[in-house]
Amino acid sequence: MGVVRKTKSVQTILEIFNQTEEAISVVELIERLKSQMNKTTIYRILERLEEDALLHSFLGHDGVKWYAKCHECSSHDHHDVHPHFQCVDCGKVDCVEIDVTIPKIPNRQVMNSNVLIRGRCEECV
Amino acid sequence: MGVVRKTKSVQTILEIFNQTEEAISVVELIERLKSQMNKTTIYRILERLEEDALLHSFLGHDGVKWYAKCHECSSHDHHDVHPHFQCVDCGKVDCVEIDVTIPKIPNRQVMNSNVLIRGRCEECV
DNA sequence: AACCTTATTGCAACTATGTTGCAATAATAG
DNA sequence: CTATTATTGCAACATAGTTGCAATAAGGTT
Ligand SMILES: [Mn+2]
Ligand SMILES: [Mn+2]
Ligand SMILES: [Zn+2]
Ligand SMILES: [Zn+2]
Repeated sequence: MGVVRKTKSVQTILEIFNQTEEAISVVELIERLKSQMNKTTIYRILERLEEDALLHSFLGHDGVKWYAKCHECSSHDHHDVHPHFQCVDCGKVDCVEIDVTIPKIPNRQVMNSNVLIRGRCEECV
Repeated sequence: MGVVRKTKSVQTILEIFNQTEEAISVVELIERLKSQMNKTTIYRILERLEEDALLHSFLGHDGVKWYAKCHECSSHDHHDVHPHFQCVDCGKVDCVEIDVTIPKIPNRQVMNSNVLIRGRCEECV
């Protein structure tokens, strides 16, 4: 159903994502907000913000969930499908707006793809 | 250290991977072998077989670990870096030997990338 | 074949991420 | 201000994966 009521918790989380271009892992968010709200609340708010296409999510290399701001999405056109880049040195993750084209695969119908790139970010290079 | 002793358990797991070209999730393997060996043993054998470059691993869309046979790898040249394809209908996962080129990203040093493709497999198309 | 060394295994307990049910709380419409 | 119900906190649960340690068994040596 998405976010209906602009509660204090929703605002707090939205502000955090508006203050950075980086992706934030749920683990990091729980740690950062543990004195202010319950982890269940965090999971649920993130879910609702993704439904509203204000955030999008993906899995990092260790399988934990990350979220980042959406830019060109609306709730009925929610296709923030771009690669994500994780720095092996500082751990920072961000969205990269490059086009990775998946070639046709014989006899198979490609629907979408997740690309997770590892390397060194601008600050760690 | 890799596999040193060819135990019954190691042989069982190797046979399973040699009977198919498909990837197998650890979850599936634990289920299939639960009457024959402990899950800890399974995790540890898979780890050692990966060290030996007989298997390689990656994460599926839900974050669980999958393993598949290596083809052109040796323990000091273990770069089974190809995309993996997960069928949204039957759940089957396999290695696809296509080249997905990651374009250069300004100011960033790309080291490697994981590509997970979703779609319908030959049997489900 | 019996023996020794130590890699491997099973088990139980633990960690971590994520989910669920339900009662209490608080946004907001009227 | 009041009523409705979306949202929250909490505790309990689910599942994937890890760890320490004692028991077992490969496989080399005598
Ligand atoms: Mn993104
Ligand atoms: Mn593969
Ligand atoms: Zn960095
Ligand atoms: Zn299929």
